[in-house]
Amino acid sequence: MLLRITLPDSSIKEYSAPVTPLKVAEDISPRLADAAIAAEVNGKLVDLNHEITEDSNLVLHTFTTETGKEIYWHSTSHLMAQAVKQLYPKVKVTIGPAIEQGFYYDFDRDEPFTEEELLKIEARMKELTAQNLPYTRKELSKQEAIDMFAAQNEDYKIELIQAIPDGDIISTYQQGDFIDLCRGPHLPHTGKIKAFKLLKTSGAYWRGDEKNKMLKRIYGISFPSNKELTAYLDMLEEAKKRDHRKLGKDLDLFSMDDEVGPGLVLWHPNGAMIRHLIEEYWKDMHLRHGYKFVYSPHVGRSNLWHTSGHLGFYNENMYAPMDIDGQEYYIKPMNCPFHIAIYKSAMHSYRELPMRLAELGTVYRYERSGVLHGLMRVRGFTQDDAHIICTAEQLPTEVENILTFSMDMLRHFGFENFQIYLSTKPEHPVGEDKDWEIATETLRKSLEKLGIDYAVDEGGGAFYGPKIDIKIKDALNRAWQCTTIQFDFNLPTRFNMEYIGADNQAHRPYMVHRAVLGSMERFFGTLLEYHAGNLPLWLCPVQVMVIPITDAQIEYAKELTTKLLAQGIRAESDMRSEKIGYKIREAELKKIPFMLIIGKNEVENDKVTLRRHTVGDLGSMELADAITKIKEEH
RNA sequence: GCCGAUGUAGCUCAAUGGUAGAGCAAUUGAUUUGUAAUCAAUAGGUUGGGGGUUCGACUCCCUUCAUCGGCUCCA
Repeated sequence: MLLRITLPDSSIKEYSAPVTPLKVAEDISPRLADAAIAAEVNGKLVDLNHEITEDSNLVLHTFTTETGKEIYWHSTSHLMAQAVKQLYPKVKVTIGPAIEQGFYYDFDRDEPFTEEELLKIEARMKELTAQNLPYTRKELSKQEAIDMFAAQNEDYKIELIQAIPDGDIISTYQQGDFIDLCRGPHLPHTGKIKAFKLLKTSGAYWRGDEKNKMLKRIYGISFPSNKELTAYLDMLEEAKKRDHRKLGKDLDLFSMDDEVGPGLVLWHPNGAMIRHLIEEYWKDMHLRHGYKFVYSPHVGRSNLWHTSGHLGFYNENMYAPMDIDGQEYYIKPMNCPFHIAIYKSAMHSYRELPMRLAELGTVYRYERSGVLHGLMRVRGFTQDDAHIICTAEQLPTEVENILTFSMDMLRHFGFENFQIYLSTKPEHPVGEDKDWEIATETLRKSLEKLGIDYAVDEGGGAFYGPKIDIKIKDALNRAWQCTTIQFDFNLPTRFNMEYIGADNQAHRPYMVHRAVLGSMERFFGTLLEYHAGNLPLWLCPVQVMVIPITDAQIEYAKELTTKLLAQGIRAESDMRSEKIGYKIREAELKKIPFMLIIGKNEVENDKVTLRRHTVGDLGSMELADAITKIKEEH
């Protein structure tokens, strides 16, 4: 029987049935067959030795595709589990998926895995790859699967199998003496895994639930060549250099102090200057987009938090109350109740809506000690918060405006790659289904109208409303949520918010929480990492360092500095009696964008020599030309 | 909070049970320099805190705090 197979390049070839993707790959080229990892037949992922028995579309995956990587890493995780089982037979295996970068496997074992043990496991893995053990698939019934893993005493696997709906195909993959429950597909054999490294260990709860037992997790990464592995490890090293915590120290931007307390940020003059510039831009943009600024206190009486409901659903993130004149006050974890109180201080007509109340509001939240992370997750932080109160008709325009406004602002800071999520109704929502539908559709339509790529996080919304989040990645590719646009069906009701409509009746407004940057702290952290500390000129605390070569040019340097300052350029001069090379080195290390080098020649000819950070000497020129060049970068 | 690692001078790091060191930074002096580190001197420490073992602890043990990597949650 003849089959027609459509190949990735859309050409069609005929084969006699059955044929495997591997044979097709070999037919195309030996190199492709060597690189191939798995195949997609009519849209379904299969092993390379899967038998094709009907006319099919075939896509071959190599390590270069996302799917290829996932399969490669997943096979490596099975390999690691095999090595662990051989070395430590009493350890129970649980789950071991591929993740965004690499893979992990969780084991039930009391002792932690030490670094020496990781090396031992790696060595065993190496031996197993040399044996070219094929990964073989076997399908079996639920009971057969349970019996098999019961015989091996792998209770976690049994728990997993029991959760699989009856009638679903249950498959296992076996390489050598190791068998694992797995949907597949997998590499043809272990010899395909050429280069790997076990990176770190950690604890992880069974099924991510802290009520469950804590397992021991091993993370690793693998590649089809040593070259790629080395490149990856180098990349990790490189990423460390742009860690915002390191940059914060090197550039003297911020610190945290044991005595002050964990998760509480001290902004040094340089960092504070950058923050000031961010805030200045932020305020300007908000005024241009019809926001009104408000200020609110840092504490509020317990009644407020009872009304808002925070004492119920947000209690574990709030700090203990303080007693003032026999009344309980709480430090604020959110700004919303205050903004609502401002709204409620008067009656409002539909003519006043939409009302956009904005504040750089500092909040304090209890975060568990283990989760604090530099500036990215702290206990005291300033949100660039705003609440938009509007009618149903105004919703689409408001949401679109927030989206374009947010992305414009993020782009102004140099960000270009965002991950955008639409999170929909969770399991126990408050509010009317109708409102959820309107709000979710509004969000979805806005995204689509603006042609924004997004992913849907089904059921990932807050209990009080659906939301859109924009995440930005840090140096290590970890995504951090910055922008968030959240509907709220809870607080307007709890606070009984109203406006008087054209019909002279009271109506409940819609309320949207939104933060563009998220928090000053987190945004600052991602900004630093994104630019590796080389901030855009408009954000640099010192834009120009004037460097006299000898003491003889000090007067001229002072003059130049004054002239630059008068032009609105942030300039300083380095008048220490150090050699020019030293002063340049220091300015370069501080990542100051421009240097004006002043020597005897410059003074005599009334010129300056300009140097650009990371670029080098730009030559001698009139001060006016230098200023033009500097301003061009703005 | 849980699992693990780490904590020595302002910073980066030495010192594996026997007198806590180096480089940079700081201070003082000399030097007046042409595009990424001039030289010298001085000062700087309850080795995160507390407790224990020991003749003797940075080193070993307990405890506590903090940081780092994860788990969970979120700006």
